[in-house]
Amino acid sequence: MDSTTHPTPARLRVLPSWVINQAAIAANRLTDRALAGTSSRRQFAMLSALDEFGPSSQADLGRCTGIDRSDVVTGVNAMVEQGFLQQRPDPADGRRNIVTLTPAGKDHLERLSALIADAQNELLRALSPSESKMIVDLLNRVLDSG
Amino acid sequence: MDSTTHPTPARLRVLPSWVINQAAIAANRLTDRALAGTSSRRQFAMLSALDEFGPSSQADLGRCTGIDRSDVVTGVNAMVEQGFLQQRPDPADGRRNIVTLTPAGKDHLERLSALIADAQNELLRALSPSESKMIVDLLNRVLDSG
DNA sequence: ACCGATTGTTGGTGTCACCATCAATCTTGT
DNA sequence: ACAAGATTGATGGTGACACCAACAATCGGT
Repeated sequence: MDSTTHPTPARLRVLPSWVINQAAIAANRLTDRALAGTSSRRQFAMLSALDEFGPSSQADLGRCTGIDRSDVVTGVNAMVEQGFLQQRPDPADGRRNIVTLTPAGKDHLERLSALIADAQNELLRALSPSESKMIVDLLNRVLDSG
Repeated sequence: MDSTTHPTPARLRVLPSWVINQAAIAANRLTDRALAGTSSRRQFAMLSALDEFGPSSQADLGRCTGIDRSDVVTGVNAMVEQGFLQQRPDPADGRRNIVTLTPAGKDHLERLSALIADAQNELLRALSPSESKMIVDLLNRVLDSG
């Protein structure tokens, strides 16, 4: 094998799960670098959900973002401490905490959104807009089938 | 928010890096379960490379599979102990170990390949064959651009 | 009132990608 | 030939992540 070239084995290049995983590694590396020093990807997902759906319990927050309840706790605590979220007990259900996005949290979300948008462009710079859309649509169908 | 439904925020469903990552989570979960008790995904990748390219140094093995040198060490050690790989010093370069796939390793690779193939079908059961191919092709272009 | 399910929370597990460092060895530029 | 720099295998470590088990408190249905 030539040390200067690094061809990928055909078995892997043709394997959907491998290709998807490698793409995720690249995507996460780019977004993590874009978000460095601000927030985590998980926190961005939670902010997005609260912005779109309004105040929510932590369990619902976890369900719609695919994040485990226990991991939601960590993220919520951190963002409450940063002033991005407000946490109050649900008067109608003693088990739940209702989590609300604060104005500072909304501002933060928009900041993160801009940083992440740049990362998307870099990630998909080999694809046309319609190809990018196609990838997103196809993968969403994969996700909906699971 | 309705507790019984879990819609994904539009900000996330439209975000390539998020969709790709969620697909990778599903893909890895399926392949890890399929491979449970046999080998890791990393080891499968190394076996694939050795099968296709023949004997190789550990550094080259890592380069063509995208695995860090330090992680290659762990995988190689495990598979040498299992009899799937043979490790000998490179007579032409005192720094290198040359790693070779044994017949038992080749058999093992084919076993793993069958297990992984099943996982692919489950992962992509919502897509037609041509759509599956399209996703793989598009993602490979993304990977080649990085 | 009881039973099962749900909620927030704690703690923990294993994997993964990645980094820094090291001694040994090779390659190069002069 | 020799110094300087790069490469190799290897060790150890880090942080993020996905996931799981358990718990007390609380709710819902019957």
